[in-house]
Amino acid sequence: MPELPEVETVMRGLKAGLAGRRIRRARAYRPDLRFPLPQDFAERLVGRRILGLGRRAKYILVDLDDGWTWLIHLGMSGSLRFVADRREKAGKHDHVEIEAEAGKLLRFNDPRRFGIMDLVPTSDLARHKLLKGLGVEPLSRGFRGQDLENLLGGRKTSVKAALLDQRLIVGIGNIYAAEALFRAGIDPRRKAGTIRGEAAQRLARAIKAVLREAIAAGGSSLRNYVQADGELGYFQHRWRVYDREGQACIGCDCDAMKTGGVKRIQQGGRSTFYCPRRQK
DNA sequence: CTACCATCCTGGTTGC
DNA sequence: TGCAACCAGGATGGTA
Repeated sequence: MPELPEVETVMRGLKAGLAGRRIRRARAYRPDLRFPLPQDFAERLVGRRILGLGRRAKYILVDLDDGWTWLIHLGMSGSLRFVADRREKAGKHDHVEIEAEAGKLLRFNDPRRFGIMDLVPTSDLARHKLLKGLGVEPLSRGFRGQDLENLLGGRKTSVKAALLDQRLIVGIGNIYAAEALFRAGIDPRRKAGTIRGEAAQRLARAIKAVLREAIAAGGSSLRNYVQADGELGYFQHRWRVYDREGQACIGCDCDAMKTGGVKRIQQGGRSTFYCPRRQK
């Protein structure tokens, strides 16, 4: 569910409430999410001070004062929220909770249980099984048109599928892939390896722009995504093609309705939305 | 190595 | 209203 902007937003919310605070209490309501939780998971969190929080790809990294990092992935349906009223009971899909100093009670809710949590020695983070193969951060300076061209070079898969491949570029999911390709005017069905030169530059810039705008909007909220403080993101109101099948694309001057508006196709088992007039 | 597909799980929506 | 089918923001692991 959550893509880079949502994960970044949640991480910032957690940072505001947790950085520098000690974990007083921790509880796991079940032994596993997508994978088994580490042995003695909750016990190992209790008493730790949270030194800082960060993000790598779609993972939230919580650095603890014992040299370990708490790794969190929200999967498709995971959310982390501070509970305003401490009397509120944990629900069916609340799987993990921690209580930090200053009365901050945080719950991890994940109906589909595709989420992941692990404890990793901070010094070994880059070698962790789930992190070691990850590609470039799209908002970093190491990601420009030429870098993108190099990553896509020689690939015969569609550019849409390549954007979702976390081994190449991290953080982009189904929504922002569609939005970035639309802004760059690139047909999602094009072979990745054909995106070169000016097109690669347009696409790299579109990716950065859409991710930055989405972060500024607090991410996109649909279904159960909310920020750590319970607020909704509002970037879903700025989608230009995603989830707009048959409707006009936003902000492109093609007369979309003459051709039936935004098209929806299946790529790799997932929906892709695009404007056939603008995206070549 | 690349590419494609099924799979994990639950809940909301759609269509008969 | 009931019920079945289908769909969903992710990512892995297997197969070809």
